[in-house]
Amino acid sequence: MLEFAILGLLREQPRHGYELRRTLADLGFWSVSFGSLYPAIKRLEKAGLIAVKSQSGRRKSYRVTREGEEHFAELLNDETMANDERSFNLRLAFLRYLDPDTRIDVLERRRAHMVERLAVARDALKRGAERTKERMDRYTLALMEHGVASAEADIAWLDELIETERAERPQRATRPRRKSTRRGT
Amino acid sequence: MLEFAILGLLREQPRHGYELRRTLADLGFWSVSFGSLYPAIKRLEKAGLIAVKSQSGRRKSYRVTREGEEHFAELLNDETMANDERSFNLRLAFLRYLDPDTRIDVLERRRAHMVERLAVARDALKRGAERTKERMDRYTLALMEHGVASAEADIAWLDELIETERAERPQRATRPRRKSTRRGT
DNA sequence: CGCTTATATATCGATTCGATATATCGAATC
DNA sequence: GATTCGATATATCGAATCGATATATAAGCG
Repeated sequence: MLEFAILGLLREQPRHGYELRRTLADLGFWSVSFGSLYPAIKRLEKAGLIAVKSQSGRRKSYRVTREGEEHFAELLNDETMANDERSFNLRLAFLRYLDPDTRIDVLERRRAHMVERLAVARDALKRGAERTKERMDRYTLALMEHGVASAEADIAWLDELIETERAERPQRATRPRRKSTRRGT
Repeated sequence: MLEFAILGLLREQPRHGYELRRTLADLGFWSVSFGSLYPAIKRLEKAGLIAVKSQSGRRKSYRVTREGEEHFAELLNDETMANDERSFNLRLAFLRYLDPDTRIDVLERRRAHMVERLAVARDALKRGAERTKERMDRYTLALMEHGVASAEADIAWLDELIETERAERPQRATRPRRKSTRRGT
């Protein structure tokens, strides 16, 4: 997750550790802790995925190696990667690096995930509403209603993105039923 | 965080570990890993905040002790606790256990946090829009627009909750300008 | 020069995760 | 009633992450 973010940012341009952190925060992701950041940089360097490009004082700027670019490309469309919001947002921020033909796959997978979440949220809300006076208080109820609304908004947003994507790639828009996406492990 | 959730759920009724996990998932929180759950239970038991109420086989039901209830009450309005979405949602789910006079404080703090996030998101979007053709691609732009919209929706939702709360406690609704909230560290 | 603040890298202990191992129970099958 | 099997339940392990803290360097200022 963090390694993916580092690779993606370094792909744009060389940066040093502190700058990676600042950029992630500026882009609206999260303020990664130093206890995560520097060990992650070391891991990547040790694995040969990034390398020091220049150094002034203790300020080391890193760049992505060829192996790093390959690894990054694999992660970008890895179906087994985490499904949380942050992971998806990161992938979206780097989606331009993914093969245009498979960008829709990433969006569709996220959509499917959100549809499932919505179903769970709706179910909980329904069960809760039935026994409101019992143990489900109004705060929990409000929480669940908001969860449903948020999931719906997210799905609508994804639908827009997918539609835009299809409009630019008519060959898939006319025949979106490519269900046989399986391709071994 | 997890310990807070466990205390809150056990306050409602005794449960065993697996049931705690299931309940958290059903309520729409997260599927906590066993590697987090059972060590957390042990910590709480060791600290005397929870205790085994009954056992059938290896299935141990826990209850909250008096010390546990006190600790839970402290956590409920602890200003230094984490500010992420999950932490707030948990507190909201247990807000009924908090002194009605201070419930608004929790909601207001969350609102302030979201307002700040919105400002950051708006700023990033503005800076990004200025140089769209440069390095900000449409995916990143879409991400930021969505971030702004989500934050706005969250704030509107919180405003509703706060208004409802004030309507039920008119003594604070008439004089909401209690700015002197500082009280040492 | 000496003081403060911002920048930058690094490390520590605790918490959480994901994977995996192990135990128990009930229902189905023989 | 013994056995197998899947669901339930507890436990543990290594790795990733966090929050706090330590330390070094550079920049600004009297």
